[in-house]
Amino acid sequence: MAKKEKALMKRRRLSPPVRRLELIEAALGVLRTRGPAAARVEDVTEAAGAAKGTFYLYFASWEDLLVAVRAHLLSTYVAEMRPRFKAAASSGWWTAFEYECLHFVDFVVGLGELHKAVFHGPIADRPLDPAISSDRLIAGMLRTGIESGACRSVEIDTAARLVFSVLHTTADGIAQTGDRERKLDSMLDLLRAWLPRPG
Amino acid sequence: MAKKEKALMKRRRLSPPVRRLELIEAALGVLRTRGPAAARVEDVTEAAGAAKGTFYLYFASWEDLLVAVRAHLLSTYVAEMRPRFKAAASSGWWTAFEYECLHFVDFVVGLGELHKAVFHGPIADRPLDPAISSDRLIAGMLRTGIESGACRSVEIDTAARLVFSVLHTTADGIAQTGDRERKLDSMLDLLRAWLPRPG
Amino acid sequence: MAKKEKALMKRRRLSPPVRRLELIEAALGVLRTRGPAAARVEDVTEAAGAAKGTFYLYFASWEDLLVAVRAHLLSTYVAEMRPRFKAAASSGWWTAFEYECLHFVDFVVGLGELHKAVFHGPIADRPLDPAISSDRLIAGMLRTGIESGACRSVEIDTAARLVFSVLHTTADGIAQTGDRERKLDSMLDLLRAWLPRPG
Amino acid sequence: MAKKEKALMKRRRLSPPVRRLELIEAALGVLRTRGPAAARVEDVTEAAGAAKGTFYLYFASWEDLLVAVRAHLLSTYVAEMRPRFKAAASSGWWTAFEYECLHFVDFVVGLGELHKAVFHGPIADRPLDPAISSDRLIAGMLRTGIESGACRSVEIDTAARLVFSVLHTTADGIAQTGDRERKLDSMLDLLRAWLPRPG
DNA sequence: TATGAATGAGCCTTCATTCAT
DNA sequence: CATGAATGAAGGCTCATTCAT
Repeated sequence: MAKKEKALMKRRRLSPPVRRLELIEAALGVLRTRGPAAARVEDVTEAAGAAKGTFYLYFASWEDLLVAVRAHLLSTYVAEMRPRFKAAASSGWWTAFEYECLHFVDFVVGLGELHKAVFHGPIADRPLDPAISSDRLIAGMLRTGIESGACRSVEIDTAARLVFSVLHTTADGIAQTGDRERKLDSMLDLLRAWLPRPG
Repeated sequence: MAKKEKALMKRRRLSPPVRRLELIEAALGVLRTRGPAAARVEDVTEAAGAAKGTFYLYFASWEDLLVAVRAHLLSTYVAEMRPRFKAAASSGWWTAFEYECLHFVDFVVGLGELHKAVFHGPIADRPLDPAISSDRLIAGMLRTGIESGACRSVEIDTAARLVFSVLHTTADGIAQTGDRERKLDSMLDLLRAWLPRPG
Repeated sequence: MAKKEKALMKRRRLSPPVRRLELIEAALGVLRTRGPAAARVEDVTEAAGAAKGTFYLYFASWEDLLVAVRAHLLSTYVAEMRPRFKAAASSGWWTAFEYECLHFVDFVVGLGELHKAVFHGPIADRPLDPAISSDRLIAGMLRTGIESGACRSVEIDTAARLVFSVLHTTADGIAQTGDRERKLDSMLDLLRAWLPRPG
Repeated sequence: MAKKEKALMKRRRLSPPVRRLELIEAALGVLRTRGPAAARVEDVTEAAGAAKGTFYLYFASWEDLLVAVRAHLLSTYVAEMRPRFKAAASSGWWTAFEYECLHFVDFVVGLGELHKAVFHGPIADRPLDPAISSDRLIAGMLRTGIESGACRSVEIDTAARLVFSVLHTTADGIAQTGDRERKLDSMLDLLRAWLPRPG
């Protein structure tokens, strides 16, 4: 939303949840476009068609916005991933698991600059609602796999972090230098050597 | 070095390499203590017993300092790691490789806050002298292993990045929540399942 | 407005045109008082009873302020000069022209240090809105004179610059060493020998 | 003189007048090249093949250098102009005068950016050795002309300033927008209408 | 006389956050 | 709820000048 358009706009009175969501979605765009280092509060409100002060009616600080953006992003992802995996796993855990891994890599690649804002940056240490934590998600998949006998019996929580890191590194690499196929092959090579129950 | 002490100090004229090193070492301390986000140019010069302007005789910008810190850190590490691995690998590649992995994890854990400043942060994308790049180092070890037949024939560059990421994640986890033994076990479990030549 | 007073002041919310004008007028005072070389952004905002940051809501840089000050000064001058000359010229071009020349000299003398800031200094090369350019004004007067036959047929644009320079030099001289009458006499002597149509 | 060359140079012990002149001449080049606003002490010493501190052995401050540069420039000019005019004036004052005016315009045009540094800028108000003052020079010429009856009897000092200003303005105009012939014509038109004794 | 490392005051500019309307 | 003008702390960087060698 450019400034010219804004100048023509009236004061828009929206219900709080709607306004909040508009700000978050505007932030998604701004963080992608300008990058997390250059993004400013005013960029977000401008993109959302709101006044600068309005920001602070919905978020106590810039970091709080980032937390909300992260939550929005992950909960959206989880909402579609969870039922999809559940359905697929019933007919073959490993296939379903691999599929989700590939899917997650694509998701992270698609985030572009955004992923720095939510996975690194100032909120990297802030606790994440377990319901949408990537680690927990992966841990859940591993647990299913171990219980069904399709996966080796690994230390679930630690392994989940390692899986996450492997997926994440693969995504970063693809985003930086491309060469998607080779990187995915290496990743799958690792996962297949490491996780499936032998035999 | 507090400001009060500074007021009492004479002008210290040092040779450029020495002054530069003092600034880098002061930066190591400051980045650890205040964290990479809060550290400022003046913190570094104060800690180094130098005037603010002196900083800019040696570094064109804050980011340039970070690059120098990174180079200092890695080249120091590499200088001792390379001969050590070379010697150890001759009597058993896998043992030597595992040892270096564990050693590197400890190194990263020891960096504490510093590792954010040099591995993430604004210089994350800046090219690194290949001679001291962690990826290249690991790639070198893998190559030796593959050539000697001790390691599976993996895609070296991609695998090196994955190894690095696994070590790094393990170190981060230990730094955050402790539980060193369990995390190292998981890491080794992964590496042993993935890399050694079967049989 | 001293800092102590400022501390007691409330936040003054003004409409942008008003605040902008207050800043410009504060700048007029500061440039006169401290001189163009020593004047700083903070002097202006302090004199205007505003916070330092407010400056940058209205001017992108110090030079932009100078441009605005120049425009303010000249357009104010032009607004009263133009109708005055028009009226006077109808009953006698040369008398009207001489009067405006004398008037302009007094105006420049009255600027004091200010004239360095707007006529020399870093914005000397910046283009000026032709509607308020001194050269254009003078050229306009000359054109009227030539058309009415009261003035010799000179190269208008070039002559206008020379007239301006003569007025300006006279003003500078008066500002520096006084002796107003003698300098004005010399100036008029030059103009009378040069411009009026002989006979 | 580039830095590389400097690195190869020994400490050069020169007689003070020579070193001083080298600095002044280096300054001439630097002021032309970088412009008076951007020129720095270090640029001058570097161009002169001297160390930064050496500057202050010869000039108390940056402004003092500018004064010295101005004196150098003008005294060089005067040294050749004075005898030339003296010789030419004996056979025809007006022709000699016009010739010197044109010559001076070319001189100022040739100064380029330099003229800002010496005629405007921070030393504009500093007194000038009368022996090399442009105003005095011109006044000298006018006096000769008046005494010989070739020039109208004008107020010498004031008129000299006006002549200087007219020459200077013409030079500035040529430097900025070219069109040399037309501007010189206008200038001569003014001078011829103003100064020669009628008849 | 010469060097060049060191100093530190000074200034601009940004931008998260506040608050009068 | 909304606005957007105002704030001011913060910090990067420059460069004339000094001084230990």
